[in-house]
Amino acid sequence: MPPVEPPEPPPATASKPRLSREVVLSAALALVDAEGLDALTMRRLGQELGRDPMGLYRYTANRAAVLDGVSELVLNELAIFPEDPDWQAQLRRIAHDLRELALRHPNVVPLLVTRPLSTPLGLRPLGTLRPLEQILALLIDAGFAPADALHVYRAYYGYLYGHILNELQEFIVDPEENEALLRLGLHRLPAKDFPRLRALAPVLADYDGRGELDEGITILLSGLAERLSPRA
Amino acid sequence: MPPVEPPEPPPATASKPRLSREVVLSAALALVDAEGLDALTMRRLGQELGRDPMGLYRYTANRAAVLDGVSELVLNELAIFPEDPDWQAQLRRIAHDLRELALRHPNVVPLLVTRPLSTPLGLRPLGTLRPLEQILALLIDAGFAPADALHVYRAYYGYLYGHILNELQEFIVDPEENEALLRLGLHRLPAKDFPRLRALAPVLADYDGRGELDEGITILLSGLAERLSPRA
DNA sequence: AAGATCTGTCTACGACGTAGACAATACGCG
DNA sequence: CGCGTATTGTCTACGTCGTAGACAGATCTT
Repeated sequence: MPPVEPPEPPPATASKPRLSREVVLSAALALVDAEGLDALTMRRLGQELGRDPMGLYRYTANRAAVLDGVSELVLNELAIFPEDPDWQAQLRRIAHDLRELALRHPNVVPLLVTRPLSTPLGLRPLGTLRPLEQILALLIDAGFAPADALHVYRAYYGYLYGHILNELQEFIVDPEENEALLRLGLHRLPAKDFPRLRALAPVLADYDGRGELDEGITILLSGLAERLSPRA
Repeated sequence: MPPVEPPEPPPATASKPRLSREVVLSAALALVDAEGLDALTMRRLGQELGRDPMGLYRYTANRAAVLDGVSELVLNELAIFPEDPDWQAQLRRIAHDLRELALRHPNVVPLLVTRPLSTPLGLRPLGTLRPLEQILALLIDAGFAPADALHVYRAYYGYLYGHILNELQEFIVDPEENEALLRLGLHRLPAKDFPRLRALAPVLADYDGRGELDEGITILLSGLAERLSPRA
């Protein structure tokens, strides 16, 4: 009989390089990106790190805090340069960056959108408030009165989030089956009740998200600049 | 010794008027409105109806289907008149109606926003596709080419959803404590990192959601009408 | 080296979604 | 009216979840 194996059967991937909040959160993000929000359970996350699930509680208060941390982590990927004097160009670039960020982490988007709904502004993870603060800085530095800056921000961010949600809703993961699945799905709709939607199948199939966002931003920025201008 | 009580100790509220999909779903909606999404568990819903939780599965496939049903129920409250020749007025009214609907059912909003993200267009509950179809009808009847109608729809609905999310994020339930809580929350923010946000506390406190939505819609509609016009 | 603090592990509990077997009821048809 | 069939309601049970609390090992301070 062979001697008892030392308890080293764990998932092969990585031994134990000391835990930390950052390690936990980025494992969480990786898991969400790879398998979706539902896969992010404390037990699974522990397993992914080769650790006892309870150990995670040394670094995060509870599961909700992990979700907040993931939101924060993702939003930190967004760069904003509040000193840029060309506020319109800056807002346009941020919009495209955020859109791409969302496409890169589609499973995180529900988090970004949903969690603030249940947390009053002042109690949110600071990382998620940074974009707000920086965009306000951008606008105020560009000459907007603070209250106007807030209005511009709201219209801008509102449209931006709306667009991203819209685009992601029509987004289907597997680009191969994209068209097939789409048509298949649409075909299921009763022809009598949804004639226009069904007729639009081909157009739906090629959605130029980037282009539509850009157009929308153009409309919005020029409209906003018309009624609220810097240094007025 | 008194005779054995017939098994009639249940929660006083309503006896047993036969179950149905509609009854189940509206109980679910009531529960969500009253206590939030997390309170909507199969067991709790069964209890609310004075029934065994497993009975619900005769009317809905699983919990996810209940959530879909609730979305559908809420969206059915939205009236759209696709024959209205004044498409801009119609879109504006729908926007305000949807906003009020969202304020009436704030706990359902995450559902409206989130569920389509994980369901391809063609597989969604039909009730949630009705607004899309009807708005397309409205625009096409007004003279837009179908593909243009889709673009208008996307920009419009995107902005609309974005606005609603934005407004709800700043919305705090208890109107009494509203300002206090808000300031309290903001006060927690490090003054060095969030100067503008903190300075805007008073402006944040009175958010005219209706007014901002209306302005945004105006900007968007006029911008859209400029580059895509009906009967072009 | 000794004590204190920090990190990791284990066990256990209550709540959840839901499969599957059964009982009660309602309904169609003679 | 009664009987067989289909529908509706109930119960038990399983596996998974989040996480409280007790404890053990590791690391740091002096």
